Amino acid sequence: MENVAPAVQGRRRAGRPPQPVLGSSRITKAALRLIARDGYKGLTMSALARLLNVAPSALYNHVSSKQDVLLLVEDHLMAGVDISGFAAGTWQQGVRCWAWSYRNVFARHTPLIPVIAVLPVTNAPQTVKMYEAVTAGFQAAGWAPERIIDAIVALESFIFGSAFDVNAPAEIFDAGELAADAPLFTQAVARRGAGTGAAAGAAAGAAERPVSSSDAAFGLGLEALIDGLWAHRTMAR
Amino acid sequence: MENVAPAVQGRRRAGRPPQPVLGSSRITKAALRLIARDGYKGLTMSALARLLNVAPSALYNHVSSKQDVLLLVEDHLMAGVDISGFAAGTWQQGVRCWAWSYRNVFARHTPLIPVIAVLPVTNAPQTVKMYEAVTAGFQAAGWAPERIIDAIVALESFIFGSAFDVNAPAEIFDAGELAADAPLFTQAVARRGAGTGAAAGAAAGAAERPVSSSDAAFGLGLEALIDGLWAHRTMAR
DNA sequence: CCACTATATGAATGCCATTCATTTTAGTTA
DNA sequence: TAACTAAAATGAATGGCATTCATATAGTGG
Repeated sequence: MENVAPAVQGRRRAGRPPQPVLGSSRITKAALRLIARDGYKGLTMSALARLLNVAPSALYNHVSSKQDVLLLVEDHLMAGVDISGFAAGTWQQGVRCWAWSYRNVFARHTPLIPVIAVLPVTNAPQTVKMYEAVTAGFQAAGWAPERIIDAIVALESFIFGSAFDVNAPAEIFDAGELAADAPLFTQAVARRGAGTGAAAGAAAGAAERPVSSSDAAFGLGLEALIDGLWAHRTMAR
Repeated sequence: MENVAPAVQGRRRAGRPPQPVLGSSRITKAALRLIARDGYKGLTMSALARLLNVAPSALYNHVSSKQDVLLLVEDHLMAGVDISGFAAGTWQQGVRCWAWSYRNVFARHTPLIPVIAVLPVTNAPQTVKMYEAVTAGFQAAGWAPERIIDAIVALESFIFGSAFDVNAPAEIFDAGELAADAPLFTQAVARRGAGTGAAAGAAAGAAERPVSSSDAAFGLGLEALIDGLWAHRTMAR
């Protein structure tokens, strides 16, 4: 028979290959490369298969749906969230460090947020690891155990919402023809960030001048949340 | 010729109809009915056309894309956000009332959030009207004009993130087999909300016992944000 | 009255996730 | 070692999706 040896870069024969071609790790990395190159609209099962030099249907031996792929990506990204501040400094510094890095990571991956926010953390080891470190930081700071999760959820909600805001265009608050009906709002938009000085923390928790509107809003809200939550850390509900 | 009069409920002939069949308002209402019945996965251009007794392509004479339909829906919903608290009470009461209703409205419409958070408010009159009322409330309370928008964006980010949380299943923090690796986190999840009493505001701003975990987290975060932001209302950045 | 524009139909297009029958190979067990 | 089972690939469907285009008809402004 012909076709005894496969062509160098040619099509694979059908059937289980001698060496494994796919696997969760390879799928995750390919998905990340695809997202980096083409964004989330470019992340299709066909494109993923093409990049892995595989038929689309082969992916379904390793993931049960595209949602599964998103889960893999999400958990991989969680490892990039900085939890080191909880061990190193005060609770406030730990939260600042964690929240800025968390937002910055997912600002480039907002399509994952509707998935993360609603899917159980089961089988997401990096995610669980992150929550464990954050919980430890809260406990060490003397938080009442029954309020820790609520506080984390509140911070996370703010972080997720803020990640969307990073991708908003500069003119998002341009009322256009409706400006005449909203004079106060239009004026406030025009004067946004006119002041100087620095109260908002930057990426590593240092006090720097925010470089963008979304940074300013995030810094303001985060400092407000840190102060406000701290005041409630032991009060009864 | 036959077919002089159209059948009672039969197919319309091709060509412009004597009376207008579609229009932004009718499309918006049909979309809302569809969402209420089948959720956002049921909101397809085909289903919309079917409900309106029209061919799918006819919709494109009134909207330029499905995103346009989502915009129409979004702006319609904004009218349901309660801004009356800003005129009636203190700034704190106004924000509470607004934030709870805003979250409650969009908790049932989370697929809109990625759209809202990123699309300009131009041609969204209800949305602009809402922002105008909120801005007025901030100004009346003595906020520095250059910080108002940042504060609103911070609150809105928290609201959007919290809207997702409403739809999270109860077992979202169940670590499953990973529980052994995250003892502190697992314990905190188990003890979540074990306390009693009430500090969190409920829907209308009254101090009631939160009925769900997401209500508790939202109440805690909102009160923290209100306190923390108020402290920063005039400080220089 | 005539050209133009608005608005409908219906048929196509191309992309997408997913499924299924089939094939080949890797382990596991007798 | 032979036989059986499970894993993992191919390639050809399937059905749904948003969107486009050619065509037909009706109101409107010159």
